[in-house]
Amino acid sequence: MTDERYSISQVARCFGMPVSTLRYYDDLGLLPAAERRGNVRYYGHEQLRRLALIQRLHHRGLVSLADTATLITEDPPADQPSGRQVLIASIETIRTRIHDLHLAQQLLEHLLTCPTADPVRECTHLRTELGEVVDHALAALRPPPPSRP
Amino acid sequence: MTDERYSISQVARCFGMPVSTLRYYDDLGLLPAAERRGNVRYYGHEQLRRLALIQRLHHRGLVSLADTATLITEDPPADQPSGRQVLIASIETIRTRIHDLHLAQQLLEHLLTCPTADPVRECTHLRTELGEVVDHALAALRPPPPSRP
DNA sequence: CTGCACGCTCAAGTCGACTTGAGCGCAACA
DNA sequence: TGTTGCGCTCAAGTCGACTTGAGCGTGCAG
Repeated sequence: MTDERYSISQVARCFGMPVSTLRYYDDLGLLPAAERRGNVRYYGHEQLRRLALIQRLHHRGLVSLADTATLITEDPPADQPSGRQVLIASIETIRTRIHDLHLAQQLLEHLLTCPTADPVRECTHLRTELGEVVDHALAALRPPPPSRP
Repeated sequence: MTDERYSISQVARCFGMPVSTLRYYDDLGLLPAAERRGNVRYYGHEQLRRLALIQRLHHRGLVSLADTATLITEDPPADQPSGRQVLIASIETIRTRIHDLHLAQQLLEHLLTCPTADPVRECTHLRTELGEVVDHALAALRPPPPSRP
């Protein structure tokens, strides 16, 4: 069951992406169409599940297309753990990215609610916080002369 | 105090970014150098704080450079609330982005620990979850003929 | 006085992820 | 018998965010 096939425009429509992207993914070998009847692509359930997987990983550049490809095509030639490495690296990237996003979010929310007229230039809270970042960065500039006894 | 000035290469070094990027930001008017002594840029504390702000917002494409510019140069011509709009939009983007990242993270962590040899194709958990996404997407394809009583 | 390090400008190149356009085939419908 | 709609390929274009390269100026150490 569910051995139905869908045309490229149907898939595009219900996954909310342009036809050109699907063809592009096919060119990359990222999402080959299930079969072709006389040069025309048809997609089956297996392909659609992979497409959902791709979307979830790649959506808005979370994971690059190249890495997504490595992660999901995982045909480990039984010699390199490349898939696993990319996997671990991706998880790490995503973690730090979430962290960065939280910082940015806090900053923006502060800007939104800060009573100061121009929070970017006037707000003391922001000035102090960024000042610390700057001082920390500048510290790298003058490595204190190692005071040897 | 702290009225020191730093050359472009010093700033680049301690903020961990190439000189070219600083010049690029200057070209955009995003981070104008404090002053120029005979065509040479010098950066002061105010500029460095702004740079820290830019980094935090823009780091790895969190917020586009254009939006970052709108957010921080906030010279509201006292007629449009464009800054505030971008602010609210950015916060919203970041929220959904964090959400997407959490989904992707869960998926990757599942791939990492799933006992199935090839989790992408064999794991029933994943198959079911993605199957639901697919079914939901496909539902948009055949809008049930509205049964009017 | 000659290098060298560092600075500058302006134009062009790069990279990832697509999109657009030209030109074509094929099936169905008026 | 068009012509309309959908599909195809292949090459080229686009966009954001930089980077690279050519060519030049300036200050100072040897």
